[in-house]
Amino acid sequence: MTDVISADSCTDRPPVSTASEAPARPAFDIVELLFFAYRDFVRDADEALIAYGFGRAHHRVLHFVDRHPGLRVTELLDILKITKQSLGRVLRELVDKGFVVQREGEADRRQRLLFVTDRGDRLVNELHRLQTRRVAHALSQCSPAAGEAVRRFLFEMIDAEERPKVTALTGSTTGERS
Amino acid sequence: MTDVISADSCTDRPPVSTASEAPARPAFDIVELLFFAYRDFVRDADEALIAYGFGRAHHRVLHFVDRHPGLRVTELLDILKITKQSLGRVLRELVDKGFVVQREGEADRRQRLLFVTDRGDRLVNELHRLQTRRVAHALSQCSPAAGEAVRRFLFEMIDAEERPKVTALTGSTTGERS
DNA sequence: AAATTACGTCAGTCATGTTGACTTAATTCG
DNA sequence: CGAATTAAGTCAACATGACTGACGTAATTT
Repeated sequence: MTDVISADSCTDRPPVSTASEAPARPAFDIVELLFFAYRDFVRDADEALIAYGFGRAHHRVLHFVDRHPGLRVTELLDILKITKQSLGRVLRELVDKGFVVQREGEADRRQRLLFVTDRGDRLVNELHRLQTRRVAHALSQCSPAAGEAVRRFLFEMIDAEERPKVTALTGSTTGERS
Repeated sequence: MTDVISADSCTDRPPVSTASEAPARPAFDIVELLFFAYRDFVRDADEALIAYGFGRAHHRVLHFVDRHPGLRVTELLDILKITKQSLGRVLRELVDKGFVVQREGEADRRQRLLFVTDRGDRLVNELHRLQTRRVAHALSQCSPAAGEAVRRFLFEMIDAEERPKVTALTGSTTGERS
């Protein structure tokens, strides 16, 4: 609403990067900006989730199950980097309230493949709209090429050994089985 | 250690942005990348903090007090967006263990201005080194102009009404009093 | 047949956040 | 000057989301 003109608050920033290649100084304020950006970024969804009795953890599960239908529990644990017990609680709540369903794997009947229900899909879309709106605004204030730069930067911020997994996840929406 | 060549895992990413201006699709994977990037970004410091019996909350306090010596408690609360009670606990621990000191304000003796001790400075530098290393690596994989794009993007991700405050914080290291 | 895997669950703990109520001391305002 | 406000601290109770450790069960692999 109030983001029509935000030029004055971002043009008067000090020219921090004086040298062309030196990565010592620039990293300093990016660390801080990352904190502020993430702080506000997650708050959008957090507030919307209260109405459903859910928290951030539920959102993350919903998001990844929505984007990767048929996700296995083990895969989800590896994505979220949390313990089985932590996931167990939020997953049970999501299933109990009808936002996620579990189906037995066809090839391997031990697996409980995860899918969002219609209700789950509606919620995840609502949350997603909030977050993409913020990202879209931020991108709109940057150069057209900035989107790719940001994507590349964030990707390289990820642990080296995790990057191939992320590529596999974001690369294929269908979700391959091992 | 293993980040010498990570080219293959980041060049084979799909060209998501086909249109030049449409911000609908690109935002999608940035949301996800932001999660992964932040997940790994904070883990660096989190693991180092265990040895001191501290957590992420202590790190945030240390960071902002270090960068803005003489910070008032009220200002810190507004930066962190947490309650007085939450801050109280971590601040007391930091003071008890000798990482932060509080000095009475000269102009206003109700204020308890915050400063890091030498010990606090050493810890914050250690943590900072971990985080800037990651950021510097990520920047090194991007074009020289990407740093400014990333900074701009992150800044615009912050709530509009918070941006002036962030500008004031990152702009002046000295920390002005009201 | 034994070992491993996928998943679930019980029980206890910890870190970090929250509300609400209240105190103390210092400053500001009428 | 006296009242109201502000800065900071504190007690208590509670919620969330994470953790460890120990087990159980069914299905698959070896």
